[in-house]
Amino acid sequence: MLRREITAAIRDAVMHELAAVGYGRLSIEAVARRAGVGKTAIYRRWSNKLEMVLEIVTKVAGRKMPMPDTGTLRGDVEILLRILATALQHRLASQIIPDLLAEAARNPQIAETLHATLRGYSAELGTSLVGRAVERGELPPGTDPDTGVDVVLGPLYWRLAVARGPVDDAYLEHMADAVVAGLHASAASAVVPAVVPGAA
Amino acid sequence: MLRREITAAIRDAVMHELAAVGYGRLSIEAVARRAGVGKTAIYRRWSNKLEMVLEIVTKVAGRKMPMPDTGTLRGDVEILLRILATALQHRLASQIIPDLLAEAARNPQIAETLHATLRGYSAELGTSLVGRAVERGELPPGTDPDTGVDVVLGPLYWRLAVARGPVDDAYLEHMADAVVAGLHASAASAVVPAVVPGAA
DNA sequence: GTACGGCGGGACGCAACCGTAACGTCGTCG
DNA sequence: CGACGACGTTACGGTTGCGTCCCGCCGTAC
Repeated sequence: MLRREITAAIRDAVMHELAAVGYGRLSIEAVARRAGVGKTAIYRRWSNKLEMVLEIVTKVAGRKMPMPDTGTLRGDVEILLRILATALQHRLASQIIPDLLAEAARNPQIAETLHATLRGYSAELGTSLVGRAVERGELPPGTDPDTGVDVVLGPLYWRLAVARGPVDDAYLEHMADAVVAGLHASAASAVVPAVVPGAA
Repeated sequence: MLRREITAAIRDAVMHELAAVGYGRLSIEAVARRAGVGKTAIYRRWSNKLEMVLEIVTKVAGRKMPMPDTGTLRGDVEILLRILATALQHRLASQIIPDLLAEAARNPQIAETLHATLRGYSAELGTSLVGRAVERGELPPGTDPDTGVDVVLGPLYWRLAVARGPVDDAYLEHMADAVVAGLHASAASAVVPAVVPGAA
C-alpha cells in the first residue's frame, strides 16, 4: 500500500521542479530531494520520468474548467477571459504550460497527451460558447467553433505567455469587445452555406 | 583570426541542437559533435552556453522583418498574417521559439533579450500597422497599438504554436476579417479621450 | 509477537558533460 | 623557411544523474 502523503509530496515536488528547471532538466533525484523522499519511493510508483510527468500533469489538467452561461456572448467571453487570465498568471502554470508546449514540439508522446487535453477544452469551449451564441441568434449558424476559439484565447495567451505584458480590468474589457467583434466577422466571412433541408 | 566557416558551422549546429533538445538539454559537446568541431573552437568564441545561445539567436532574430504598406488595414493585416504563418511553420522556428519563450520564464537574461527583440518588433508593427490605419482614418486616433498587436498576432500564434492546428488560405482570410473587426472594436471601446489642447 | 511492506538512506557501476590543458597538424603571413 | 595561430584530438578530474540494490526502521495486520 503506497502511502498517499508520500505520493502527494512527490506530485507537488514534480510540479515545482517542472516550473523551476523545466521538463528537459528535470531529474528524479531533484524531485526526491525536494519531496524529502527516497528515489525508491518514486520508482515504486512510476518507471519513467516521462510516465511520471504525464500522469501527474494530466491529472492536474483534467480538473474541469468552469464554464458558466451568462446569457450573452459578450458576458461569456468576458468571464472566460477572466478565468484564463487568472489561470495563466499563476506562477506554476505560467512556467509549466509554455515549457510543456515547447517540449511537445519534439516529444510525440507529450504532444499527444497535451493536445488531447487541449482538444477537449477547445471542443467544450467551442460548443458551449459559440454553440450557445448560435442558439441565441447572436452568431449565424455554420460559425466555425475552432476559429472562434483561436480568436478568443489567442490574444490573451499572446499577451500573458509570450509578450508577458500587464493585464488589468480595462484591458480585459477592451479585449472582450474586440473578441466579440472578431467572432461576428469571422462568422460572417465564413461562407459555409447552411444545410438547406431537401436540397440535392 | 577565427575561421568563419567554423563559426558558421557552430551557429548552424546550435540552431539544430536547440530545435532537437531545447536550451535546457543543450550541451556544448553535442554542439561540437554536430558541427564536426572541437570543444576548443567553441570556448574560443564564447565562454558560456548562455552567452553563445543569446549571441547566436539574437543575430538570427535581428534580421529585419519586411513590413509592406498595402494601402489598407485589411491588406496589411493579411500580409502580416501570411508572413507570420510562414515563419511559424518553419521547422527550426516552430521548435526554437516556444522553447526559448519557456526558458525565458525562468532565466531573466533570456527573458530580457527575447522581450527586447519582441518589443522591437511589436513597436514597429504597432506604429506601422495601427499608426498608418489611424492616419488613413481607418481607426480612430488614440487606438492602443499594443492591444492591437495582441489581437493581430495572438490568434495565429495560438493556432500554430499552441493548438498546432492546420492553417490554409481560407483560414487566413477569415482570420484577417476577424482581426480587422477586432481592431475596430478595441479602438472604439478604448475610451481614451483625445487630448484637448487648452483644457485644464 | 511476528511477519510484512513501504519507507529513507546510502552505495553501486555506468554514462554524459563540464571547463581546461597538452599535444601535433596545417595554412598563412612575413 | 620559420613563426604563428586556429584547429582537431585526447585526456584530465570533477560533477550530476541514471536505475538498481541492500540495509535498518517503523507502522500495521494478523
